[in-house]
Amino acid sequence: VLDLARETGVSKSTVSRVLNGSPNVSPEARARVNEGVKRLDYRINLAARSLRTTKTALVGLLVPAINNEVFAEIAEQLDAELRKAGVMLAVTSSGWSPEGELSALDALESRGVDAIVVALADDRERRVAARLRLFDAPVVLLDREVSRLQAEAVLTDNRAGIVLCIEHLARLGHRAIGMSTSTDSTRPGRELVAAYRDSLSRLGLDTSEGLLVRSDTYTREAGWAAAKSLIDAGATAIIGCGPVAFIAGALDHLSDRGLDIPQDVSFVEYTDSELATVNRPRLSVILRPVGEIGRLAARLTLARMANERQPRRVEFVSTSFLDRESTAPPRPQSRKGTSASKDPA
Amino acid sequence: VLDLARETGVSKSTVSRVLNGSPNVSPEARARVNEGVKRLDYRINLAARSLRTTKTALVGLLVPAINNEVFAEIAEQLDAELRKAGVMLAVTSSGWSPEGELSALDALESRGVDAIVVALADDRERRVAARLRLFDAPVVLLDREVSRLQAEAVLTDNRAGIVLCIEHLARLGHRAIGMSTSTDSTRPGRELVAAYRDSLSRLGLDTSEGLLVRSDTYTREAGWAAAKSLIDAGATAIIGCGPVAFIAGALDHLSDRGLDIPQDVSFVEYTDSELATVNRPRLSVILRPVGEIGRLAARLTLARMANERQPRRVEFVSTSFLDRESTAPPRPQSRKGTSASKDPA
DNA sequence: CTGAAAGCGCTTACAG
DNA sequence: CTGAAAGCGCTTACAG
Repeated sequence: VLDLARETGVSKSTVSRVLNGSPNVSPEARARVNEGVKRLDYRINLAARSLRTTKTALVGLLVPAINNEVFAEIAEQLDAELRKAGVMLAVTSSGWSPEGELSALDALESRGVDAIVVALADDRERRVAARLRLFDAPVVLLDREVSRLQAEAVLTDNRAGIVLCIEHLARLGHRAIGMSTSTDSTRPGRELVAAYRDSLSRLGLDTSEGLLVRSDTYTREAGWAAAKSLIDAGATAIIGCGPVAFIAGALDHLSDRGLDIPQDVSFVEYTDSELATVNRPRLSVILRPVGEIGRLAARLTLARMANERQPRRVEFVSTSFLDRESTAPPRPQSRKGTSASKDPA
Repeated sequence: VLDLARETGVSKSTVSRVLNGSPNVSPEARARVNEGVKRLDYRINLAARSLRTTKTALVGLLVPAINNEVFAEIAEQLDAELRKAGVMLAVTSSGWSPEGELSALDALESRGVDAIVVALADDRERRVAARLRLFDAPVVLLDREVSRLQAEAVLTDNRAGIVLCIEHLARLGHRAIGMSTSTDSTRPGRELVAAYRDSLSRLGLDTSEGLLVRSDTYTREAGWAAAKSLIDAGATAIIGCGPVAFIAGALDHLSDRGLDIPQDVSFVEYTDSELATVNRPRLSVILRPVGEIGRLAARLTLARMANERQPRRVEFVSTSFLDRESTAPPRPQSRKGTSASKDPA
C-alpha cells in the first residue's frame, strides 16, 4: 500500500521516513504524506515492518489461566499501559501445564514477540526453565524465580502481609493457626510457607504439620477439602490462599460443619476480592496490589524493549493485613485443646 | 532461517512444502526436512509467512474490560479452542469507550488479524459501526447487533431466564419487581428490558417507571445506588444485572438499610458467580452459559477463517432460572404498599 | 532532505 | 515430486 502513498508525489523512502517520524524530512513532504495517509485511509502492514525490523510491537502474556481474577486484573493493567505505547498483548493460558507453557512459548517465539510477561505454573520445571533461558526475547517474571535466568521480574513481598496477619491472630490468642497455600511450585507458595513457619516459631505457636495444607488445585472442592483437614487438625484460625473459587469452597466447608466465623473459627483470605466484602462477616484479608503488579510489569517490559542491554531490573510490591470482621479470639475450649497439642512439641 | 534448513539438501521450496504439509513431497524429503527442523530447532518466522499469505493465525478479542469475570471466562475458552487450531489471541480492552474501540480496531487491522471477536460497549455507536463494516477481516459479535453489518454472532436468549424469573417471583406474590440493567447500548440491555416489560404487563404486575433502573456504570457504588432507588420505588424483589462488583454494591445497600434477603426483599443475580453461592442466603440466579459462548465464538471464527465465503452464521445459547435461597413471598405490608401504587396505573 | 536499490523470510505459480 | 524465481510491504544504508 506504500505504492499508493507514493502517489502523493514522494518516494517510498520518504513516506517511510515520515511514518517512522524521522527528523530528516521537509515539512512539506511530511504534510503531503500525512494528508495522503488520511485520504487513502492508509493502514501500515505490520507484518512487513516486522520482517524488516524484527520488532513486532507485540508482547506475550503467558499465565496459567486468564479466567482467574488476579491474572485477569494483571492483564487489564498490562494492556492499558502497553497500548499507550502502541504495543499489543498476545494472551495465552497454559492451563497450569508445563506442556501448555512449552507450546505457548514456541508459538510466541514464532510470532516474534518483543517480550513476554510470564507467570509459570511451576517455576522449578526444568524443561520450561531451559526453554525460557533460550527464549529470544526479554522475559519478565510475575512473582516467579527461575534458576539461572537473568530476567526482569516484579516480585511481591508475600511475607509482610502474612507476618502481620499471624501476629494479629496470635495477639487474639490463637495458637493453632492453619494455612492452606500452593506447593513449592511457585514463589508465593514458598515465601508464604517460610513466613508462616518463621512466625509460628518466633511466636511460640503450634507448629503441627497438619496445620499446613498445600495444594496446587484451586477448585471449590479443593478449598472445601483444605478447610476440612485444617479444622480436623485443630486449627482455630485459617488463612486461605487461592482464587475465589478455592476460598468459596473453604467457606462452604465451615458452613457445612456449622462453624461460625469468627466465633468458632477465624478466617483470613489472601488477596482482597468482592467476595471478601460481600461475605458476612466481611473477611479480613491480606492485601496484595494486583493492579500495580500489572502496571510495573508493563513498565519493565517497555523499558527493556527500549533498551535491550540495560541491566536487569526487579520491581517490588508489598503486602499488608487488613482486619475486617472475620477474626476474633478463639473459643475457650478450642483454646485449651490447642494448648494441649502444643505442649508435646 | 530457511537457508539453514536448506542445508538438509533440498530447496527452500521443498522445505516450505513440508512445513505446510503439502502432499506433493517424497517421504524421504519430508523425513530429511523434519529431522533438520528438530536438529536446528527451527522456528518459523510468522511475520514473513504473513507477508506472503496475508494470513496471520492471529485473532483479536476486543472487549470493554478483560478484568470482568464474564469476558475473562470467554477469553479463556476462546483461547483454549483457538490454540488447538494454532491460532493466537490478541486481547485488548476498550475501557468501555468508543474511542478505545476505534483505536483498537485500527491496531488490530494493522496487525492483519484473521478475524476479530468483539463485544462492543455500545453497539449503536455510529462511528464504531461504520468502522466495523469496513474492517478487513471477519467479525464475530458477542451478543451485540450492529446495523447493516453482516457478521457472525453468538447471541444469548436473555429473555428466557428473565421470564422464568419474573414468573417465579409473581407466583410468590411479588407485584413490584425491580430490575437494574444496562441502557439500550447493548443487546442484553434491550432484550432484558423488553422481556421485563412484557412479563410485567402479561402478568398484570406493577409497571411503575421507578422499578426499572438503567445504567452502564458497573462500579460497586453504582450497584449501591441502583438498589437504593429500586427500594425507594417500592420494589419487593430485585433482579440485579451486572458484574460482581455491581451486585456486591446492591447487596451492600440492602444490608446497610437493614433489609434481609429474602424476608424483606427477594434478590436475583443475572449470571451465576462464586459470590452468589458464598452469600448467605445463597443467591438465586439467572444462568448464562458463559463458557459456551466463548467456545461457540471460537468455532464460528475458525469456520469463517477456513472458508471466507460461507454464509453468515449465528449461534444461540439460552438462559434459565435457578432458584436458590434468595427469593420468598413479599412481606405482607410491602405487598399492600405495592398494590396501592399499582392501582393508579 | 530525498530517491534507487537491496533485502528481511517466507510461499507459490511455473517449468521441468 | 522438485527447484529457480518472483514478490509480499516495508526499512535502511548508500549516494547524491
